[in-house]
Amino acid sequence: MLRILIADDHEVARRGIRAMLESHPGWEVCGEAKDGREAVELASKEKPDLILLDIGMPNLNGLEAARQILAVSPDIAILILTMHDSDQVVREVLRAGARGFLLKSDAGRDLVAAVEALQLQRTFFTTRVSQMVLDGFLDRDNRPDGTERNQEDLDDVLTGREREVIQLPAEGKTSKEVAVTLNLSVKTAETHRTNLMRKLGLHSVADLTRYAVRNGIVQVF
Amino acid sequence: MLRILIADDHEVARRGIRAMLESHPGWEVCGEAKDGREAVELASKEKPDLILLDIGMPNLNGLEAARQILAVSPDIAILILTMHDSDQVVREVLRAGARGFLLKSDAGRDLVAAVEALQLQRTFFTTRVSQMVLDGFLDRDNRPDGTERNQEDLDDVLTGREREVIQLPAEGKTSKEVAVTLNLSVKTAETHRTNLMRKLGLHSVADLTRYAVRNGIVQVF
DNA sequence: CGCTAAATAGGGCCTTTACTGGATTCACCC
DNA sequence: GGGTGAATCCAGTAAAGGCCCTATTTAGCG
Repeated sequence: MLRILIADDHEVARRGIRAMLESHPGWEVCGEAKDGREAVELASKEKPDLILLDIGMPNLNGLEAARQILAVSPDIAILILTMHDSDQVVREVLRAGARGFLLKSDAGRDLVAAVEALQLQRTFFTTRVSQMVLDGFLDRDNRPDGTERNQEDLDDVLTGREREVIQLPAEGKTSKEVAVTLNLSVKTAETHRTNLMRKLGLHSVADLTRYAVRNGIVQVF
Repeated sequence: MLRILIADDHEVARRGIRAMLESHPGWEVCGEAKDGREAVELASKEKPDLILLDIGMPNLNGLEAARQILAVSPDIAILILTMHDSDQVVREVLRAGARGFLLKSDAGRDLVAAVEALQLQRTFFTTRVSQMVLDGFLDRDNRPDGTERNQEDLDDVLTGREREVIQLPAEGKTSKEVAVTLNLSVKTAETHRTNLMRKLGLHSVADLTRYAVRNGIVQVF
């Protein structure tokens, strides 16, 4: 019997998740938490095999909860379930030690598969998490010792110039204007733009703009 | 029997809502929509008594869906279910003609009460929606003289079709894709886009995207 | 009945994007 | 000292965007 703990601040979400999990034989929901602190408490009390953690919770967010839970019980499988999939978030999720990452928009399709994967000691990541970003992260971070990494949040994928360039198209600047701003040839500006878009899996100005807003690179207001 | 339609882009949310509603005698969930466009279609097909509408949905957001549904079927009770409760959003919800407004964080506690209220032809608003905001809104809009409203939330400048179109390029759709989505010729989609951009003083996809984000027309996350 | 707004559709023109290939220089590092 | 990553630049192409027009049909209103 796989014992599962659910942590989400929305009761409707907990109900939906519970319904999906309990229709699967061999799985049992052994508790529900409405914030991270409850999740940490319940985790040490119930010792579940797996915890489904929403990130955006009051009092203690899911990431910090995951870190605390794993510090005490490193064998508990943690599946992060969230609305947001910014690179920042993905990286922090992996760094916190979660074994799975699932977008709520994909949960209907993939929740069962994700839990199954973690049950088999595998990992599971929402398809929308670009494999390139993931590879880049894992290459750098899977050292067996705990070599210290100061925060390189979304900075380790993009080069300095790319981080400098990304903001400008998101502000409405054309590549020509970017070139003028940075004293570059138009072709160089275009190259940086193409490269950063490929790295981040973006395919249009709208994608790029939403990405920049999501990561606080440009202000909307 | 109260027949209810659920519209939310997350399957877990739909499941949770369905579970909570179906445990109530006399209520029946007659359909689920995963975006606003599906909700509009299902509403005219199923003619439910009540529709639960999430705001942040792709293709057609919940507010615009509410307007379209009420234009055809003014007797359907609409309960808006959303994450955020900014004054702006509340105002637009009321203007769209919804009879209820429920924060997702309160849904676990208040969903049943909200549906019951709407069933009795009453309104329901999340407690966190301050009465002041509500009063302010009603004061301003129920003024017999036409004292000007400082900000006309842009519903007044854009036509219905334009409000429908603006979301799609901001989600990364090309005009060709917009045309397919709305069953229009590419030229018509371009015309609507050109017109709304001129009206709003926007000059690029990035401008349009930031505008849409700022006004809650598209979600960043 | 005409007036107007809205939605539909198209022509044309030039710019910009997204993406494909390259290439050179430079600094840093093992 | 050779390798690597970063930054710079270029040629070219198919698609899309931005903007200028005109035009028809439909619906509502005074």
